[in-house]
Amino acid sequence: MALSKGQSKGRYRVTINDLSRELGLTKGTVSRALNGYDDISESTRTRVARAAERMGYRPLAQAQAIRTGMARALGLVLNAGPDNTHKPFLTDFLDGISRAASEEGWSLSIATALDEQDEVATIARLVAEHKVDGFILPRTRVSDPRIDLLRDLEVPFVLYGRTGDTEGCAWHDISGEDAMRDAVLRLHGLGHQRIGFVNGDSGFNYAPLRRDGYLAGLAEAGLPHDPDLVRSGAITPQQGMARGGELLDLPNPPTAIVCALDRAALGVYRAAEARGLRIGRDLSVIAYDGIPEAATATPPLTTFAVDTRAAGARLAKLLFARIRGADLSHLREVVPAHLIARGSDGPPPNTEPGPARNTGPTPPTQKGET
Amino acid sequence: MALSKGQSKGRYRVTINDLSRELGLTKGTVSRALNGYDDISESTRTRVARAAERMGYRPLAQAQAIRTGMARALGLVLNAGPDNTHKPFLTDFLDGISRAASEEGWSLSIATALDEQDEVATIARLVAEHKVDGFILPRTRVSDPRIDLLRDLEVPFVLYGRTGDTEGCAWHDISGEDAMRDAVLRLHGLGHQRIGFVNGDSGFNYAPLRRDGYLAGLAEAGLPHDPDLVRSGAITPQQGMARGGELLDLPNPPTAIVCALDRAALGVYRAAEARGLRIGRDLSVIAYDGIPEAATATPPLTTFAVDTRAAGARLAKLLFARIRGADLSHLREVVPAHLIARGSDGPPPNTEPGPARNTGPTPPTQKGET
DNA sequence: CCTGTTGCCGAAACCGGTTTCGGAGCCGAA
DNA sequence: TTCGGCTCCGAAACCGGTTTCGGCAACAGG
Repeated sequence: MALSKGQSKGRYRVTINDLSRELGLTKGTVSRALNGYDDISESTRTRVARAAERMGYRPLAQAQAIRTGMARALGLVLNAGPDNTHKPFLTDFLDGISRAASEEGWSLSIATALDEQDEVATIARLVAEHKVDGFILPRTRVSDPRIDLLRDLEVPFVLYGRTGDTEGCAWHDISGEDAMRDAVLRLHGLGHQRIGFVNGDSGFNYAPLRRDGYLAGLAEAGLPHDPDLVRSGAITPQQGMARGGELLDLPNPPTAIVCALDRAALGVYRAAEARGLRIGRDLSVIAYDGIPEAATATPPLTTFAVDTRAAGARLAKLLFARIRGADLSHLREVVPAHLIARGSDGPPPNTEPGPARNTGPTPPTQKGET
Repeated sequence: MALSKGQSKGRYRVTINDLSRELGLTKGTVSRALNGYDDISESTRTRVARAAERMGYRPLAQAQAIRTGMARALGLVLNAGPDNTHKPFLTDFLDGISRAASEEGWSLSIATALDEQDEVATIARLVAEHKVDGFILPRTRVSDPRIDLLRDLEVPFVLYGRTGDTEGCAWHDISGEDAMRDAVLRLHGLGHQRIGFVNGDSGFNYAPLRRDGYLAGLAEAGLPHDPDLVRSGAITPQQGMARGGELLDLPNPPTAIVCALDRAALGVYRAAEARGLRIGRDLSVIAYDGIPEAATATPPLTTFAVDTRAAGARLAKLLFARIRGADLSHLREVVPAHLIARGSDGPPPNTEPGPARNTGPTPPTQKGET
C-alpha cells in the first residue's frame, strides 16, 4: 500500500487514526482508553493497549501539547558566562536528566544565557513560548531572581542546591556542610590543630553552608575559630593558589586546608609547591567535588565526591512530581557526598607517627575513583 | 477583561485568533500574511506584521509542528560514555548552537547515549517521535553508523568534523591537519630536526587527518619520516604521559613533540618532568584544542585553539540551510585553528641561541588567552 | 459592453491529538 | 411492564495553527 502522506520514504508514523481504524473505534475512544479514563471498559482498554503496542504507536508530543498545554519537555538554562565555561560534569548531569526524562517520554530542551539577567529573560521566553513545562535550576544563589520569576509565573521548578527563601521551592542538594564538617573532623583526628578553609564564590548558596560546616567541624572538634584561617572567593586553580598562598604565608600557618572546591585545592597544591611544602606530608588538603583531575593530581586529592549523574536523574524525577502537583514536603532532599580518601591528607608534620594514617572519626572511606 | 482560558494567573498567550479578531481578518489570511504568501497585498501584510509586533504574537511552535511536520528544534545526541565525561567546551558548544537556534525561534533538544549503539537508537527514537528536524553530529568517525542511519532516513544533519563517505553530508570542521603541519613547520623553523607526534583516538576521523598533517609538515620541511616517532591513542593526560614517555625513552629521542590534543600534551609534560626535562627548553611541545588548563600549565602550552562556540553557531546555521534544502556544496567548510604561542616551544637544546625565539614560518601568532 | 485575467481574501478542511456531551444499551427495582 | 441508573462508547467540538480552494471585485483587452 502506498503511503498516504507526502512524507518521504520509510518515514511513517502510526497515528491515532490508524489505531482507531484498525480497532473499529473512534479516535476519541482510543485516546481515552490510552489515557486511563474510567469510562472505558477494561476489555477494550487492554485491546487498545495491545494494538498500540503491536503497531508501535507513539503519540505525537506536540499534538498533545496544543490541547493539553503540556510540551512534555524539561527546561534547563545554562549560564555560559566567562566563568562558567568549565563544567566538568555537565555531560553527566545532562545524561542523568535526559535519561530520566526519556523514560517518561519527555525531552530535555536546553538554552543558554550569558549572565544572570539574560538567564531570567531566557526563562521567560521559554515559558512564553510554552516550550517547556518546568525548569531545573542549577547553581542556586541565596537570593535568586530566577526563582522569583518562576514563583511569580507559577511555573514548576526544582533547584539543584538550596536557597534563601524556600517558599514554593523543591530541591535536591548535596550536603556540602556535612562534607566540610567531616573534613575538619577527619583532619582533627589525624592530629591537626590549625585547619584553614578556602571557600568558593559567596554569591552562591553553597558557600555559607560549607562555611557553616567548617565552623561546625571546628566546634565539634573543640578547636578555636581563627578568622585569619578562612578565605573565600576561590573557584579557579589560580584563585585557589592565591588564597592558599595567603594562608601559608601567615605567621602561624595552618597545617591543613579544607577547600570548598577541588579546583581551588589544585591551586593550593601549587601554592604549597611554590613554598617547598609537600602535600600530604607538610600540608594536608581535603576538598569537595570529585573532579577527574583530583584523581590524577600528585598526590591524588582526598575529596568528597558528588554523583552528578544521579543528581540530574533525581532532579528530573522531582520535577515530574512537582509538575504533577505532588506536595512540596516530599520534594526536598539533601544527600551526602561520599569521601574518596586518597593521598593529600595525613598527620601534621613534626609529629611522631601515630598508630595509623587516615583514621579519623570519619564515615567509611571508599576506594574506586571515577 | 477576564481571561478566557483556564490558564493560571498572568500567563496568557496571544494567539492567531486574537490577531485575526483584532484585525478583522480570518486567521487563514493572518497566517498567510505572516508566512509571506504572495496572495496577500503588501498593505495588509504590513498591517498584520505591525499588529503582531504590537500585540507580541509568537506562534506556538508545537501547533505549527503538527501541520507542517517541523518541530522547530535541533537535535544533539551526546555520548555520555565513560571516556567522554570530560568535555571542557561543552557549555560553549551548546551556547553557540542554542544562541543561533533561538535567533530563528528554534530550540535545542538534547539527549544522551551511553555508547555508539545507544546513540543510533536514540537518534532513531527522536526521529520517530518527530522531536527534532535535524541533527548535529559531533565527534565524527571515519565510518559512522549515525550518518548511515540519518542518510537512510533522509533526515537532515550536519557534521562537526568530516567523515569517510561524504555523500549527502554537510559539515563544519577545524583543519587539524593544517594545524599539525604548521606545528611541525614552526618547530623546524626553531631548529628542531627530530619531531615526534602523539595522536589521539584513531577511531575518530580527525586522527588520520592530523597524522597526515604531521607528515605533510615533515615533507614540507624536508625532514625524514621516522615511524618510531609516531604514537597514537592518547586522549587523556595519563595516556599522553605513557606515549610521551615512550618517545622520550627512545635511543634517539625527539627534541619536540606535536600532540593532537592538549590533554595528551599535559601528560607529555609529566613524562618530561619525570625524566628531568624542562618543557620549552629541553623539550618543545605544541598541541591542539586550546583547553583552559593549557594556559595555566607550567610553562603555558603553545597550542592551536578552536573556537568551539563559533563552531556551534556555525553548525546550527548550516543545519538550518540544510533543512531548507540548500545545496550541499555550500554547506561544507573547514576553517583553521588559530595558534596561541606560549612558552612550551623553543629552539632545541645544544643549540646556539638563534636570532630570536618563536620565529618559524607560521601564521601570525595571537596573544589573548581564554 | 462583454469576457478573461489578476489580485486579494474568506471559508473550510486539515494536522493529530484531547475532552465534553449525549445517548444507546443493559441491568435491577418498583 | 416501566422507569431509573449505570456502563460504555460515538459524535463532535476544540486546541492553534497551516494550506487548499473558490469566488468576488477590479481591471484590461477585444
